[in-house]
Amino acid sequence: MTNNLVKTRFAPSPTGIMHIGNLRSALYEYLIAKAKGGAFILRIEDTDRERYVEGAVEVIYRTLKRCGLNHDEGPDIGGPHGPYTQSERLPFYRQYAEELIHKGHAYPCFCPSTREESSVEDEGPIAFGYDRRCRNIDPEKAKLRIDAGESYVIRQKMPMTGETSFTDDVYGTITVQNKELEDQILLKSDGYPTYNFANVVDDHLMEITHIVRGSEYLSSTPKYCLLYEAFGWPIPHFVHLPLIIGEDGKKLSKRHGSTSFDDLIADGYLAEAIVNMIAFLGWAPGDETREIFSLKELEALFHVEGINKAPAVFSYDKLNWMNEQYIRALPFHEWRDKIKAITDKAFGEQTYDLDMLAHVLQPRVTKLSDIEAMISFLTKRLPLSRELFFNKRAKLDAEKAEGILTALIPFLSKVEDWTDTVLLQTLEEAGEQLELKKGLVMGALRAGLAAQQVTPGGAVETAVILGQAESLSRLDRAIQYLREA
RNA sequence: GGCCCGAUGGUCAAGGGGUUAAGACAUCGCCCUUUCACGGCGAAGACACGGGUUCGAUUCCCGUUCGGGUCACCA
Repeated sequence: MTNNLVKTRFAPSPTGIMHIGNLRSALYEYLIAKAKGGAFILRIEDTDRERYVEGAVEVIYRTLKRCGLNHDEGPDIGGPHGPYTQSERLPFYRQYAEELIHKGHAYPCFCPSTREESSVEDEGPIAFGYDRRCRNIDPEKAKLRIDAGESYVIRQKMPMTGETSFTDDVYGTITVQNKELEDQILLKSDGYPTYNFANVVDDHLMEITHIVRGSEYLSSTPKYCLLYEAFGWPIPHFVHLPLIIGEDGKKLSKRHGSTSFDDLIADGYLAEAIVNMIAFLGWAPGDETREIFSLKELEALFHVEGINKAPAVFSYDKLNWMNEQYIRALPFHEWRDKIKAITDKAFGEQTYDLDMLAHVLQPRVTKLSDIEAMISFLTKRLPLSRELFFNKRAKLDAEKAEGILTALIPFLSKVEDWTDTVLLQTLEEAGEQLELKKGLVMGALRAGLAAQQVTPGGAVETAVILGQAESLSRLDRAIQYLREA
């Protein structure tokens, strides 16, 4: 902390999943740094060897990149404080843990990890957690046991009296009684540090000025402060973020639906929409009422004061709306490319008018994943279903619609040139000759189109897509089905 | 259960001692449209409760209730 540059870090553990909550932490960390022209660094916290997941680090890189959260230092690009992967920093942690022992703020502990139960007998000074049995162990004896190869951990020696308080940039000043704090483990018996310890050491060494993380860490922060004090290090800013919860008020989990970035992408959401969405979960710009912002705009807008304290419910409804906003605002060629990727797969050799399809789809799609179902009627030919011959607006019932369609077919089959003008003219003539109102003719047609797609959910709207919008000339495909139906 | 944190419509939220308490999503209605959408306009809907402080509390303080977090050799 040799200067006043803001420096934040995203410190995920490589689990293979980028949870929405993690992503939001990364976003806010990025934003807090960039809003002040600071640096954002990436550090991989892989100190749990049992949880190692192959390829998990790639998920992190890929997600950050896709969201535009580019880091200034990290395992992949290096930096002045590397290495940036904790499993490669083991000597640091041991060195600092031993320094703490020498300073009297930590001690080796030989108690087996399975012995927690015995502390329930409440003989010790505290009635919870570890009973501090090894707290005053003789250093000489300890050294002997360590040299003999006995398994041990290093624990932090918490003060027995007094209180510790710190000021969080979001939650304000928080105070806890020191007797509430457990003598937590700093270095595990396998030589790896615990999260709590590695975090403090690395954040200091990497000169992090603002520790931004979820509020689930709020209650362990006093232990961090004690660690900083024991080392004689300056205490950084703490910025705890409100949790993201599900619609039932419970922690967001699988049963709420998609909760990871990859899930959301697979669901058809745009990365930009996801970023915009989570930016507004627990934060608001203040007097500004607009809600659609690019990452660049957010960088200029973001401020810690706007962060809320209460947990925020993740709303898929709102995400849907945001996604629609982003889809509609997409430059046409970009949108068409997305459609092409999907139709190529769905249609294979079949010909279709890509521009038309993209054009008609753009104002109608909520999620990319909806598209396949929306256009599937183009390749599937399903039998007409009488239930679908119903149109409230045109006062049609199944009986009537079927009659009109049947009457219409001779007219349509004469059409050679499928252009807007010709088609509309044909329908108009047919309407006149059959003495039907225009609305009824179109209504029946629509019902007919709808009948091509009998899959549940959105059948009608999908069928109508090709039949409507500006390019009526492309009705041909659908109407050919009708002619034969 | 102990400790910590929180509470403005169903959801995200602005605001803050005196306001008709913004806006967005969702919902409903109307308009536009040959239909579905898009779009436009509008409606309904909130300061958890009880005590203080104050001329005046949704806003400040205390309590209650409710909600969340945390109590690992996980992060």
